[in-house]
Amino acid sequence: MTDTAPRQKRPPTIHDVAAHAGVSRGTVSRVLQGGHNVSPASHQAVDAAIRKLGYVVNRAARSLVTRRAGSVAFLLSETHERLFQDPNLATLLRGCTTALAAHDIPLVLIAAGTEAERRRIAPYLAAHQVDGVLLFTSHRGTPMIELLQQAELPFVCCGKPHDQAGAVSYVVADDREGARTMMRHLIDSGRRRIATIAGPADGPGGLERLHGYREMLAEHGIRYNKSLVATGDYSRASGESCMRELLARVPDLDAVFVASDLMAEGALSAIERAGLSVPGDIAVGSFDDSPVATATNPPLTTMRQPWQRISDMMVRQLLAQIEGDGPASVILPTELVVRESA
Amino acid sequence: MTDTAPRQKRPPTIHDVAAHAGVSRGTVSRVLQGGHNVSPASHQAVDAAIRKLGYVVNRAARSLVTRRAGSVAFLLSETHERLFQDPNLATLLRGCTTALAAHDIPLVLIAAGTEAERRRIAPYLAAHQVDGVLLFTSHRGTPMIELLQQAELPFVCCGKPHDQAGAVSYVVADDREGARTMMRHLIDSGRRRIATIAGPADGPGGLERLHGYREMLAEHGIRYNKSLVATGDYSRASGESCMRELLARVPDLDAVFVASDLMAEGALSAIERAGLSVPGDIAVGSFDDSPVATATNPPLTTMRQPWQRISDMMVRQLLAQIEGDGPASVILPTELVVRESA
DNA sequence: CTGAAAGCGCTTACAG
DNA sequence: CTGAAAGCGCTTACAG
Repeated sequence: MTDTAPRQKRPPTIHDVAAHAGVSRGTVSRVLQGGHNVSPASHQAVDAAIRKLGYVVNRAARSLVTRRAGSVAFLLSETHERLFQDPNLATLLRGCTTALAAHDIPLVLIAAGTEAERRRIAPYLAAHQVDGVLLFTSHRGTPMIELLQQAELPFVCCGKPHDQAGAVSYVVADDREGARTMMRHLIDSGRRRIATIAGPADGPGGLERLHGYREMLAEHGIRYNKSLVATGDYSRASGESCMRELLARVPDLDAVFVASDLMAEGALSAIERAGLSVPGDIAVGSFDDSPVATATNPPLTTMRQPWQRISDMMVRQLLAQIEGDGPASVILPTELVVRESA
Repeated sequence: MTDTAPRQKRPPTIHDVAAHAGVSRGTVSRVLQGGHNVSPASHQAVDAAIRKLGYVVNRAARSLVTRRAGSVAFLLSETHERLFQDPNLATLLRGCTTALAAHDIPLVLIAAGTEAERRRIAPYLAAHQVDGVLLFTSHRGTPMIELLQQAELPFVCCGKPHDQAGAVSYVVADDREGARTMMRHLIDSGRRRIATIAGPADGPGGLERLHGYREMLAEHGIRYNKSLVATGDYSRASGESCMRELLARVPDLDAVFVASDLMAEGALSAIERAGLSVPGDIAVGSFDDSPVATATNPPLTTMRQPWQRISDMMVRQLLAQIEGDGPASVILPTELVVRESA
């Protein structure tokens, strides 16, 4: 067992490539930067040398001179429970990793769920150890935002942050329009006593989806009834208890618009337990089109969130800001996916 | 809008700290490395200067000379579906991030779910852009392992990899002993026609938990009955269908050992749908003690996986290997958590 | 289009 | 215990 074993065969450097290609190191570097101001012949020679030697740029060396970390952070400003429950977060994480990989930019995961963690990462961020930050917003997101602004670090939120001073970049699905679309679908199929299980008001999409619900009711001359509204926390369990509550309050409701698939799964259970059928007695429309949507019985009619596009846009916006662009907000449409529950 | 805005106020360097403290840069560096061979007076002066200036080490510069990336990768060698479904993966990811943060080591997330992705990251890994890798193993893990071995990059697996040539570091929960404990609990409470819903044979813990099930049956003189065994894929839906199948085959079974909480949640639905009660008619014991375990009705009696310890040990093993240690395997005990389902 | 050279911010023998 | 100095592997004006 050789301890502290030194790596013998040092990886090739730009110097080796230059020697192999018969050019200067400057020229190799220029090829690495995109090949501007390089003759085709030199370009080819360098490319060949790179391939031959299996050269990979040393990021630390590059980073030192460019003053760019060359990486981007994904801030987990969520508690563990939330992290576990939210299938969308996993999807987003995956999507961002992939989108960044296309630009050859590593994604650094940073935990910022507790106050202690936030204190710890503040200097890291302030020192620009990453070039930018992807932020999964929530009610807990706000303290992070201030920190990032002070650090003058580019960032983009997933979801619109609340009570935010100044212009902040974010990417969201069109929650209100999505809610309206689902409500239209429910109303068009003849439902009139439509309940809703909303998400927390300070959470992503919570208020907007509720607004969409109320707007559509109003536009169809259906009176808004407070008893038909319950608020969950996006968990399956909360969906189930909310549904039970709604059923107790308004036994003859004929539809429910649920703000997430996970809660809808819970609602389905409560409805079944009450001896009612879906969609026969009650139509269930939900939001997300996460993998659970097809695992339930019956499969869920739901609004598809464009997660792929959301990740892509978040990454694109962030990279643009790193290049000097100002903040921007992007709103992406959702899509009605009709299955069997409504 | 200043584009490509240069950061004006450059962050302080070791040079500034040295000037402030009235010592040489070498001495500052020594303090940064732990303060060996530094007089208490110098040490204090440097500490004060660091605090005063808000100095944070430039990792790129350090990395360039130490020839260490200073970061560690978490390889997501999973498909998206799997990633979404597995609450344990999120827990593990969180745990590893936190454990590494204590050592001031950033965790880089790398997607290696597809063949294309694996091809892409191979040079990155071979060039040692990270110092080591945390690997969430599965049947798909094997190609990654070979790649890592060729790159001579330290790595540790979560779960014991299958068909692996050579010594490989891994950390696992004691799946077999955990299964035995749960089975003992079921048998001690008088159950005799005990079914099981196993995980995939090539997945983490799949076979081991099934072995534990069979062993315990044998040790209590209960005959093994193939009809009492079903194999799911760790998803809620598969748990439900497996349970339905088992009930159809052996209507009078009086207990079921399910290899994950998520599948147990599905099993619970199937049992309820069959008009049977838990634990009255059928006792349900599961595995994980993930957040779902307390969200079901009734709450699950389950084997707690020591995720916190698993993450900690994975990180510890990896850091030791980076320092030159040889590979090692760690097996951690699970713990029976009795709730209401058994 | 190209090369020579300076410099990014650290660490680490080497002398003392 | 400490300082001066070399060097890690790149990029980027600067001349030509």
